[in-house]
Amino acid sequence: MTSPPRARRPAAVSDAAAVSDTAAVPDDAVTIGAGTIGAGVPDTKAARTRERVLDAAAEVLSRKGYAGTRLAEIADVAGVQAPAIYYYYASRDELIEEVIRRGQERAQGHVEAALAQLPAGASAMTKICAAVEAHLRAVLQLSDYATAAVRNIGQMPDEMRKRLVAAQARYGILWRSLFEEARARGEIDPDVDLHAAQLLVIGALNSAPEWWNPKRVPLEDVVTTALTITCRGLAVSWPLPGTEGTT
Amino acid sequence: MTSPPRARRPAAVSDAAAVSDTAAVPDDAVTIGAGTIGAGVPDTKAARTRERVLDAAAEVLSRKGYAGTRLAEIADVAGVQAPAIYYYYASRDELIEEVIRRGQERAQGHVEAALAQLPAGASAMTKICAAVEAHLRAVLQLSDYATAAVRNIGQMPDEMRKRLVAAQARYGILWRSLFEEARARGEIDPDVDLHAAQLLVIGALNSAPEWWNPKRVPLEDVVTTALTITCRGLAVSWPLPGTEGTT
DNA sequence: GGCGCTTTCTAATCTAAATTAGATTAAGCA
DNA sequence: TGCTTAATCTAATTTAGATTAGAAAGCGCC
Repeated sequence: MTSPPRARRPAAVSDAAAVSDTAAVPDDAVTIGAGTIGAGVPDTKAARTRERVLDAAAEVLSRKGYAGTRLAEIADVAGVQAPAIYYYYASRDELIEEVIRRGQERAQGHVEAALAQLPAGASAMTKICAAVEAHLRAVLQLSDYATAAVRNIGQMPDEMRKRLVAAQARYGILWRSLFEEARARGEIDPDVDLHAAQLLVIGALNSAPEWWNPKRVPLEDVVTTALTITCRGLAVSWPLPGTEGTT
Repeated sequence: MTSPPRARRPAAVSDAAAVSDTAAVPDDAVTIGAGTIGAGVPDTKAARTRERVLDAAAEVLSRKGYAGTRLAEIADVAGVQAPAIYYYYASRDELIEEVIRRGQERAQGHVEAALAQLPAGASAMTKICAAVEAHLRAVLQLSDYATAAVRNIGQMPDEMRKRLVAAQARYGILWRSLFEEARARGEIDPDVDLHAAQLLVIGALNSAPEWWNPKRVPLEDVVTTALTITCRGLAVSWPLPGTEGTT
């Protein structure tokens, strides 16, 4: 498919980053808002335009979904004509894939940074709480990239999804290890299935961008609520309800 | 554009049902699996084909998402040529909208039925548990309709979404009233924001179809896990046996 | 004060998919 | 058995949107 991708295309700054999975976005590159120029990216006009297109794509993608995303709309948001996009990206899919990949990297980087700040002896449940909070803040605050990632895996062409899911494996493993550590230390209720619990929790967090409205519930309240529910829900210290109503 | 929608189109059986919101799907119509012919639908060949097309649409929609859904694929799954769909539905969007509407109705009907079976004096938290279980079972077992509904609101054309969200209002109110009752009775932790909690819980449940794999975690384990986490996560503590209704 | 590179534009082209037209087959029924 | 309506098909038509071609505009540099 990838015949020499157009002589005129400039060395795409993040072709490398898009493939490498060792180079997580450095902490200082994780910021709130729109254009985050990663470390090492030359700040030329072209690089900025490229970034602007990427930001626009993230915005549209998070709003319209994979198949509903139009290049024309992206171009419009970026303040450019549609064909200009091809100067930076070989195809619509390449652009979209980079957005999602970056979203994943950012969320993961944010969570890892939060975990790294915990004191050495933190309990497993404390770590889970920190991860929950960081992930939630990532999808709610960290620009549209994380949202785009979260809302669109699952509706993309198989090939692309496969690659993206593979790229995300490390993040899944991170979460799993948190849960396994908690279970090993007896901090998680024996009735909960670890895998189901992990995905339910992440699912709850990922749903937040769909409904959260800062005017209705302040961010901090959402965070508190999520922390309260998930961490207490997982923990072992409360008795289960009787069999009432649960058949 | 909606000039008389084609003389030849037969009286679409559920044109009425698709609009009425009083006529919730009757309990006996809520079944597991594919084609559920609602009460009062004549069982003619045409009605069956129409239903088959609807089922196919639900299946494709739940898998590919709104914009990724192709009439050709629906037709293929239904064992029919694409244009035949227009004999039953005026447009792609009309078909899709009916799928989602039915999905909403089914989930809601399922939850309401579960609540109706609870003993009169059930605690508010017991009701929430019942609703959680019923909703989860609906999205995991109740054919593709509920899944299609859950996964696609949020990516459809604005007009359509508006209508569907409006149609769903009653369901939202049902949940809210459950949460409000629990709070009024002091059964919910004062730290949790009611609105955020409600949507986090529903978000967690709605995420299940994205990842659940019956081979990996049995359905019953998912249900148990969800119940454990959500109900204990919300509760301030569990009412002791026998204290229900003594508020 | 023109030259070549970079960046972006306008104006096609190409393609997939919804929708329509009209023909064709199946089914009840006089 | 022929006639009318129902149900479905095949073969256009249309449209939206990605992609390509190739021209122009900006810009550093001699």
